[in-house]
Amino acid sequence: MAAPPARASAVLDALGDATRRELLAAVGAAGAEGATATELAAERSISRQAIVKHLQVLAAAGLVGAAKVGREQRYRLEPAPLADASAWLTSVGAAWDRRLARLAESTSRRTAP
Amino acid sequence: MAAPPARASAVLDALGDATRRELLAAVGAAGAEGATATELAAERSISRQAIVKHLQVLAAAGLVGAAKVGREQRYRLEPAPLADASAWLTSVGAAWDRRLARLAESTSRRTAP
DNA sequence: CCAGTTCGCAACTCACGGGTTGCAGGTGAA
DNA sequence: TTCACCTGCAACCCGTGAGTTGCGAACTGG
Repeated sequence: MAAPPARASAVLDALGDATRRELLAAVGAAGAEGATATELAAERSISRQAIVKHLQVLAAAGLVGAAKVGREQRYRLEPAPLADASAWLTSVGAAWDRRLARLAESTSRRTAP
Repeated sequence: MAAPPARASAVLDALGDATRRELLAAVGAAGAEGATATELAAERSISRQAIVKHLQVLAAAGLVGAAKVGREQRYRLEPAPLADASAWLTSVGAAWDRRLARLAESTSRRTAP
């Protein structure tokens, strides 16, 4: 469990950037219809190309999917990988809690100071 | 909910690096006694100073705590902020699911629950 | 006291990723 | 058809952060 699984790793790498986090939330807020890069760029102060790059990173991590509608490329949220990353986070915390419990038990019969 | 809360943001920024993820897991695996930077560096192929920097980043995010024991500086896992990040991840997925549910309801009114 | 660790600070290098700009190619609508 | 719009590709700039190295200070044990 030392190293997170590949899927979770990719998600955490992708979400390591603040712009990407906000972008992911925006795509999610766009609902099932999704959002285009130009739409997202209009509401922000960065160029469309920068948004496209971020969306490609999110897509590589499996967090967004792209579909061509007419001449538009609409991105929609793909929430499944989020669960993997979340699971790893909680697993680290859970392992810690388990260790604490074992420690408490072992020290209970040997009072130190 | 568009922007993740500051605490979760800091955690995700810190965990955006693979070395830091592995380091966090190692510190967690060290248990309540914690681990020193030199110990962690001995098992890895990077310098002690690099490890120290990573631990400082993790500490800034509240993910590890430092305590001086003799002349050693031992780092231990601080699992609380992990929950914040995990909560944000699941909240994004949950918001998506809610939107899907509302969409399904509005498109087909006669669907049984 | 002296030697051996171990830590912390600071300066430095360097690759990488976020961002921009320019341009060509399709595609929908008038 | 023609025009306007949206997209994709490529080249480029530049800041930042990951990593190294060197050194002085502080603590520990013989």
